[in-house]
Amino acid sequence: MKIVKEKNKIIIYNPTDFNVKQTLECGQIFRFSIDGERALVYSKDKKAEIFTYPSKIEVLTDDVDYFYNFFDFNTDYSKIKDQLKCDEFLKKAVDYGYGIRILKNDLFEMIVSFIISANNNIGRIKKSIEYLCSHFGEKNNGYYAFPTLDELKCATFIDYKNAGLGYRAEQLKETISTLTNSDIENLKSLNLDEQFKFLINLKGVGEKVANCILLFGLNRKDVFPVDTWINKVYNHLTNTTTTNRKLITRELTSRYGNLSGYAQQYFFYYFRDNKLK
DNA sequence: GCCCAGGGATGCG
DNA sequence: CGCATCCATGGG
Repeated sequence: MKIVKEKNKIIIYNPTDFNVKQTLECGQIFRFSIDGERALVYSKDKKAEIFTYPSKIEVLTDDVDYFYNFFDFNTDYSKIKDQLKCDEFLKKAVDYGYGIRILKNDLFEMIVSFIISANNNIGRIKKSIEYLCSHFGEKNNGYYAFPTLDELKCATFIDYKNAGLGYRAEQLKETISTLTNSDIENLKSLNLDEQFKFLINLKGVGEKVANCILLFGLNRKDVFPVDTWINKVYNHLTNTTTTNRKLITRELTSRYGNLSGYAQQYFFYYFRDNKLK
């Protein structure tokens, strides 16, 4: 795999460690669309258009530096996959999702998105987020940016209900009202323990959502978010029927260490895509 | 009608 | 701490 950066384009030749569909559909991002070989991806106030060809992928965007970092093109995923494939549980999952990359998405966007994600399904999460963007985000060049914190502070409880948030409306309203821009900026320089404690004190953020925010918004790969699918994965692999997510989180984080975040994504995509139990 | 979805808050022991 | 129960809502 070779990556070339041009003025308004990133070209990935022989993309052995990047697949657009896998990367977008593994549950880490909610603002995207795929239409055949063409995909649109949105992050914060930015947009990229991606074309997949037989032996190359092209990422077209006005902000090449942002999306080069966004897709984590500085990281060599072949080394990570080699390490993970030594684990007997993971081999199939890594081969199946060979082109997954963990996105470096916007922290505030991840906080809001994963509060909405709790006990929800991806289709409805996408609709709710689109509603917030189209009603509170800035419009540029025919698409809506993700709303800023200050823009969302204008949203009312009724607005969140209209966005389809259900009982998460009150939680998100409370979190938005207490958050400040400096909170969000300061979070980035804290250690893992401090980051976790701050996040879990936000309304609507429990252990799983906090770990998703850490993984996708703060680039922490040493956390293992356990949702309903990872719960199934754990019971499948260990031949158990537990629902104790704290225990599952402890055991999987301890097993995969600094590679926990990667392992989690390969497991999630493989099991969910194949509807395994 | 039931079950599920990238769970969290609350209360109880 | 661990555990049970309740919580909106749309789709299968």
